[in-house]
Amino acid sequence: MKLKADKALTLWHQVMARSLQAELPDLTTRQFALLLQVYLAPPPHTVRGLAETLNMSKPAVTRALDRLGSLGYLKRRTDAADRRSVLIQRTVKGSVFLRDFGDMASEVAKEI
Amino acid sequence: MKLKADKALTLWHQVMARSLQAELPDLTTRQFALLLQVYLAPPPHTVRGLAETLNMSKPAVTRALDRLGSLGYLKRRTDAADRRSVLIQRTVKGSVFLRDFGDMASEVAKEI
DNA sequence: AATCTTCGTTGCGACTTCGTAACGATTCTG
DNA sequence: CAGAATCGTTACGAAGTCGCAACGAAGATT
Repeated sequence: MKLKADKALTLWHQVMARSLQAELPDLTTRQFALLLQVYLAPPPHTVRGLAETLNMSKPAVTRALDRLGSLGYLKRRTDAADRRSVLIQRTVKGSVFLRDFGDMASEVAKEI
Repeated sequence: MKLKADKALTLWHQVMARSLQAELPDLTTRQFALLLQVYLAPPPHTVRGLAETLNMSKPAVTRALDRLGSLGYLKRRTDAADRRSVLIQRTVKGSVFLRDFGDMASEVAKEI
C-alpha cells in the first residue's frame, strides 16, 4: 500500500478533527493502541502480553483496561486454564466503534 | 485517495504501536488534533478559533497548548494587531516531530 | 472618559493517569 | 507439601486534565 508522508498527516488531521466533532471519547495513544491491539492481533490477550507488546507498565495496562471497559469497548475474563491470568476480549460495542472509525477514515481518505 | 476501512484500522494499529515503541509522547486525541490543526491548516491560529474548530472549550485549548508548548512542539505569541489575542505558532521541534510521524506512517503503509 | 465586549488565562473541585512498590491469589518447583 | 515464581490489581503520592465560573487585560462602543 502506498501512502506519502504528507498525505498521511492530512489523513490523520482530518480523522482526528472529525473524531472531536463527533464527540468520540478522547482516548490517549496508549488506550487507542490497546484497543486496536485486542481487536486486530490474534488472541489470547493478557495484561502481561499487552504490556510487553505496547511498551507499557502492567498497572498502566490495567488502568487503560478500566477505561476501555467502562466505555464498554472491552471486557475481562479470567482464564479458566490459568486462573491468575485475565483474558481481554472484544465486545459488540467496541466492534461497532472500530468499524465506524474505520469507515470514517475511509471516507476522509476519499476526499484527499 | 483510496483506503478501505479495514486497511485504515490496520494502519492506525501499526502506527500507534510504533509510536509507543518509540516512546513518543502519549498525546490525547485533542492534543494531537490541535497540533495537526496548527501545522496543516492556514494561520492565523487563535485559542478561540481552535476551540471552535475542534469542538473544545477554551480552557481545554489553553491547557493543551501548555502541554504541547512544554514539549516544544508549539509556541504562543501575542498578536501585535490585537494584543488580547494569542497566535499559536509552529516550532522546529514540532515540525520535526510531525515529519517523522508522517514518515513513520508512510513506512508502515508500505508493509500493509 | 465610562461602559461593554472579547480575549486568553486561572482558580476550583473532581476525576484520571502515572510509575513504583507491595499485595493476595494462583501455579510451579523441588 | 513448603517455598519460589508469576499473574493482575491496588495503595500511594505526584502530576495532568476536565468544565464551569470568574478574572485582568485589551479593544470597541457610546
